[in-house]
Amino acid sequence: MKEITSQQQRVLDCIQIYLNKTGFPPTRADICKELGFKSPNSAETHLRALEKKGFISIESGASRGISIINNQEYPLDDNEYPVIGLVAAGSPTLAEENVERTINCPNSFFESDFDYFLKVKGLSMKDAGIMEDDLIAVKKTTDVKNGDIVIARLDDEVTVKFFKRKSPKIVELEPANEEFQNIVINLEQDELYIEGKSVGLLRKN
Amino acid sequence: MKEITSQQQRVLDCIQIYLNKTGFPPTRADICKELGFKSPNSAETHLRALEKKGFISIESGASRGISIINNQEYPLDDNEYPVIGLVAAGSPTLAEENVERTINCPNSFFESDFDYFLKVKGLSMKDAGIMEDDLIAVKKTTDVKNGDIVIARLDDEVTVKFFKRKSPKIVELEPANEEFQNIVINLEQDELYIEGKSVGLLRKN
DNA sequence: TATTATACTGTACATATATTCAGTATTTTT
DNA sequence: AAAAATACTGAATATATGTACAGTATAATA
Repeated sequence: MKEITSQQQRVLDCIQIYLNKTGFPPTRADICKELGFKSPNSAETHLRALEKKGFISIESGASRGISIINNQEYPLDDNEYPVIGLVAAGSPTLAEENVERTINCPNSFFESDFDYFLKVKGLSMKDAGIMEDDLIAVKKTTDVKNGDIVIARLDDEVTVKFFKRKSPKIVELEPANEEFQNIVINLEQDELYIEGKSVGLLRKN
Repeated sequence: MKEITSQQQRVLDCIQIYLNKTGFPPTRADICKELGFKSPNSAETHLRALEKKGFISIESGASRGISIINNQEYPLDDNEYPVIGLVAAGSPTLAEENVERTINCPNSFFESDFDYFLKVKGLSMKDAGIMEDDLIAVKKTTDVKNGDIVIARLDDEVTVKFFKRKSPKIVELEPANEEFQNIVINLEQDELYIEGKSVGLLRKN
């Protein structure tokens, strides 16, 4: 993070104050009005400087498309856990575009610590009491035991299943719904990536 | 605060998710894109309805001038919520002897506020994803609708079931497990006391 | 010393956006 | 049975807004 000038700080403060007051970011004209500039380009150049230095991001073309970048060591507050949608193709990473929202939750809420909430799609685990749109508290780990509910990635497909090791080379992913089939994986042929395991569940209704 | 319709809820959620993702509110067109509407006026009318009902405010003429109104009197505070065991005989009161322990949890953790956690015994609601030892977040109220999951007391027996009003005098308590029978209650003969309803669920594993 | 960054004014314009009007249809309320 | 609310499509438009271009001036940097 480069150094900020006093004028740029004023502009940054102005954005934050405007956000707190209205709930949405200011336009160039709003900033000019607040800080006494007479040309929208004054605000524009400051915004570009702030963007270049990493204090804000600007969505090109969008009106009021300014957002202040939370510049902390750890992007997610101790107690703010991201909720990630279970997308059929692609991994549930913590990339911004996958984070639907965050939930404030004590760190020690479940037996084990955890990393994020995964929003469940489908009913393949319904007999284990995991329903559509439930939020699974996921601990990122590859250390899983037989019977654990794991979040696994197979060919870019992410799935939640019981983990069963049949032999050193054979793993079965077992659903909890008789309408679904076991997935048998030969580790020598297929690639299996364990994202993590379930340490809890949250449902809002 | 008036009642919100399901579509209006979708629009409200859409605004919140967009805000979390981008840092600024959506345009009418953004909402249409997210929810599949084909006319910006679809978003407009929903926004006006949400404004009229007090869920959002709209700054006239301003682009993206939407802000979600924090309609909660009480601050976002943590609280120690008691965990109460579901004892076969006797009511789940907040009497000390029934409190197994407490759980620290933000007040606004579930959609609605709630009063205590109820620890579930048995599998009568398993097809609704409620398993043994799950913790149901219970809001104490007698205002329950058809389809709500209610905590009901019948002859000193406490049970968790779906609530179905069949007629002004007949209520059915419906399990979510084919091995269990519906409980039919004639309100003129039997006494039914509704302790509250489920507003969420918590599982630790 | 030349270059770059900072810090502005002022004008102009394409387009992003809110908003109105005209319809259609269904459901809910009065 | 009439009125109001809900839930949309589709087109049109005034204006709100981002952004580029043309300048001026000073301070910091290479």
